[in-house]
Amino acid sequence: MLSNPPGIEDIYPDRIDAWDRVTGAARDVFRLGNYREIIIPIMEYTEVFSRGLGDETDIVSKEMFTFEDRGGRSLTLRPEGTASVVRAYVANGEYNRLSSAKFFYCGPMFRAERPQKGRLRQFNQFGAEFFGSSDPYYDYEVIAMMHAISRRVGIGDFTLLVNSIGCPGADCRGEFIEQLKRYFTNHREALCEDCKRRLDRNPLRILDCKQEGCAALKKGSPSIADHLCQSCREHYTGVKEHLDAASVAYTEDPFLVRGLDYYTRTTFEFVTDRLGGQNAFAAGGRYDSLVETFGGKPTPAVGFAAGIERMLLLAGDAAIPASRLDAYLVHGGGESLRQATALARLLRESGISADLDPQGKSFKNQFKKADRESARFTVIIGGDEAAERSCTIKDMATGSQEKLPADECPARIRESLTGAKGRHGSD
RNA sequence: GUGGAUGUAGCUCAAUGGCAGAGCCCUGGACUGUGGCUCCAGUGGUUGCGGGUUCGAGCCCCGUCGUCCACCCCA
Repeated sequence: MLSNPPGIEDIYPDRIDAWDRVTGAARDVFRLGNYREIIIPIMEYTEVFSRGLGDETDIVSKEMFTFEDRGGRSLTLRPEGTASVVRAYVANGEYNRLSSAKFFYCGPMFRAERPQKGRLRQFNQFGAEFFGSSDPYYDYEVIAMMHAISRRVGIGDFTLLVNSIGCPGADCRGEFIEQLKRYFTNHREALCEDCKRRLDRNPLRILDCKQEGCAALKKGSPSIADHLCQSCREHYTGVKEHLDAASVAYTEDPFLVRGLDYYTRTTFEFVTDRLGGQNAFAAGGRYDSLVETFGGKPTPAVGFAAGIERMLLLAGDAAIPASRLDAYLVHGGGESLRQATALARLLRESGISADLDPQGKSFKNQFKKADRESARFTVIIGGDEAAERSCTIKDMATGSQEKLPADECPARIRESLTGAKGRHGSD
């Protein structure tokens, strides 16, 4: 028997209701915020990610599915969405000539990691990106959207971490990184091997290290909060004021630096302790220079992405719909099957979901199937009904039956369906 | 990439080195044109795969593949 590659899974119909609840909540919230969907490719030239995310990041250096096309060009299955959205934004004059643009996306991402709880090789994300303003309002807006989506799907016990990592300017992160380097160089021997390497290439990432020795050193290290330039400090304050005004609770975490190189100023994460070794189910931040990196004109931007499978692990179980099929047709074979088939077509054309089993053996057998499919009604066309072109509608919840002419069936079911809407699952 | 667990029926799991089992599911019957509840019966297995030890292996040993969990990293 053939199996799936590790960390790549099928999503069976049983999970789709919960799945749609998460993606549906995201789509609703995005629509309310005037964000519009963009469908970006599943693979890109490798350069899009290496240049966009940074060569030294773990994702680019060891977690991408990369291969050559037949012409020898290097392609990569997207490990995240932002780089592609930015590339698409820059490529399209219709959009990047606007003073601002709002996008959201939803789909699978790929990372060559070892699978575990909440971590897959093919996993799904939705995310939103805003282009065109450095106003802290937009940092707040994307955070507030993710906050609202979490609430809608029933995730309540999360913590929102926020931080500002400043801008690359000499009087801001530049100076801070110099001080960080000096501090950690003095304590070089206590650092883990990875962090010794980070010291030269990306000292900021040391703050993100969870090794005991490195984590202990963080306490005495210089804090980014003390080194923000005036405009970055004002920006950060602005973001927090917006969050306060909207009563979005957050915790400041001066060590939140994120794993991708493109972030500037605001970074944030939605974290929980219910995901095993993982803790974030959504994260994002501002990336004011990424559009330029892709050859566009300087355009500040901010966005986030959320892991759908992770949210599914966290979301409370919603009530299962009382019925998912409107009508199941029970027939007695021969002419009554022919009439049932015709009635099923009629029902479907009227927007009523209908199913039947042409091989249906006994009535008992067919009723069992109706029950298993959670049918709201069964429609019986046996020998008696077939002879007089009628049908018997049975309400599966109450057990009551009603016989009527077959052509009145769709209207009758439609009527009960809308009338009974509020009663679904009441007993 | 590193480490630890684990793999038996469709599912959840039993079985001291000695006849491969239970519950649920599924199929049928009690109820011949009426589901759920109950009762009865039945189907279902190369014990992941390949070697080895043994009179005898689901169990012990070696290898391999898969899965889970953790490190790491991240959504």
